[in-house]
Amino acid sequence: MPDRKMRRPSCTIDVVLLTAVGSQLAVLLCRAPEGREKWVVPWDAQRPQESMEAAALRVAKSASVGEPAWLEQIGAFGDGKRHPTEAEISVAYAGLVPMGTPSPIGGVYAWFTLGDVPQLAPRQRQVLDTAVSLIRARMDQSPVAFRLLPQMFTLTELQQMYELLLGKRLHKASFRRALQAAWLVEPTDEWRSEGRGRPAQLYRYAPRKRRPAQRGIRLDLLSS
Amino acid sequence: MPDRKMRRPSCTIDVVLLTAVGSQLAVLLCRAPEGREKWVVPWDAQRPQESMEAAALRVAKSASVGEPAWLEQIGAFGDGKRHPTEAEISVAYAGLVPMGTPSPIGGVYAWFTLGDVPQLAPRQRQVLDTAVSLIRARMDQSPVAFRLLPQMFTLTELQQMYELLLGKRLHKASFRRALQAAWLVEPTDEWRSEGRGRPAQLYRYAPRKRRPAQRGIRLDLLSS
DNA sequence: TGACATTAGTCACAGGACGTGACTAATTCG
DNA sequence: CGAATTAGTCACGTCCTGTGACTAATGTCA
Repeated sequence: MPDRKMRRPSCTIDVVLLTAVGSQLAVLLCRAPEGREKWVVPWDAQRPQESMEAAALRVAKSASVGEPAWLEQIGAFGDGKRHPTEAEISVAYAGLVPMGTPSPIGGVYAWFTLGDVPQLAPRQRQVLDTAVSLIRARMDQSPVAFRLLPQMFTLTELQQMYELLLGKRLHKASFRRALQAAWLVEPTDEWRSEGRGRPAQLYRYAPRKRRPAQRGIRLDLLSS
Repeated sequence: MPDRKMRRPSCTIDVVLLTAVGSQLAVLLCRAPEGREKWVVPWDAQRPQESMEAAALRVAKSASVGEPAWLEQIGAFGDGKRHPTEAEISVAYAGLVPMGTPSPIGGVYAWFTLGDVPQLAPRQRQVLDTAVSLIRARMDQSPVAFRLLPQMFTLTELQQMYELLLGKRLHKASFRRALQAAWLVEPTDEWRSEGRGRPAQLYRYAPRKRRPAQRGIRLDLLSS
């Protein structure tokens, strides 16, 4: 998507699109036109009269995966690490796409699981790492897990998504108890049979108002 | 601090410095040179060869309150809301200063409690609001409260700082129990008598390693 | 000087939340 | 039909949290 005919941009918009592939997070990269096997985070220059958010949405859509289910700015990057076009600063966005969204055709874009990401420019590597950290941190404040799932899902799928994001296994009973207390999902009438075993009921994301309880002080969560 | 002789900057660095005044948060504003009673968030253009972080630190120091105890980027702003110099985008930073730090002399800078902030340019108002939200959100992940206190403090002062940031009252016993479990402070040999009543022991911030326990799923903290 | 107000600091109990293992239910496969 | 597999629930013990009441140490004032 980079348009080389424009004047050297003062500021580029980088968009890190994440999804879930199997039991891992994956990022959408774009094949760089020059290098034969070089990949970059999708980006473009901000256009006149265009807000940064609109530019990020445009970059995300141009990857032809539809609108991202979530999009948030993660900050401005500009120290040392060079951007491909040597723009002074990059404003980066993180976006989430439901799992199962097909990889765009044409071979220009491809999903890479986080363990298999090819070498990137230093600044783009930093942007990617920040995006992943942000998603993991947002989990407690925003229904991030649901943005990575299709509209209807089984509770086991939801639990696996949380395990993926948290990086640890959860106990089934604990997870469901907490889910019930949070009033985040409601059951549908549909069931899905996944080969062998009892069929699972499908749920949808349907948050309800709840008392602003928020008990607990939990200073022990402090990390540093 | 804005230097008008430079070329129109493509990107400005805005710094929101916060402290505690009484039982409220306060922000440091700078008197605008033109308007008689207009105030702005301290800012300056990024200089060549200077990282954004360095520029933010320079702006903070130039307010002559010493180094901030904490400084973090809160994002890039540029939609609609005009910056005073009409720069296309502003990269904003939030900083914390220990309470009791004197207001810089000269009348150029002044502390405003959050309820008394004068009218600001829309974008600067947005930056300020975002900074305050960020500080409140960071509380659970970073020892923000200690950055607002002097090096030595009583546990009642620490509790009041948490109450200020959380916006709600805490029970003394609960707060101290959680504090003990978190291994964040250690007592000193000094005591302080605050007029009437039993003297309070002084503590200092001294975090210790603790097991990465982090029990609990707590989906109920989701806000939306 | 002695009672009282004021602030610091601790204790213990009740109720709720969490980790855990074991249980029942419904389906496929042989 | 029985074994294997996955979904879903229950109950118990342990730990955490909210809460009120308690002791401790100082200043104030009659």
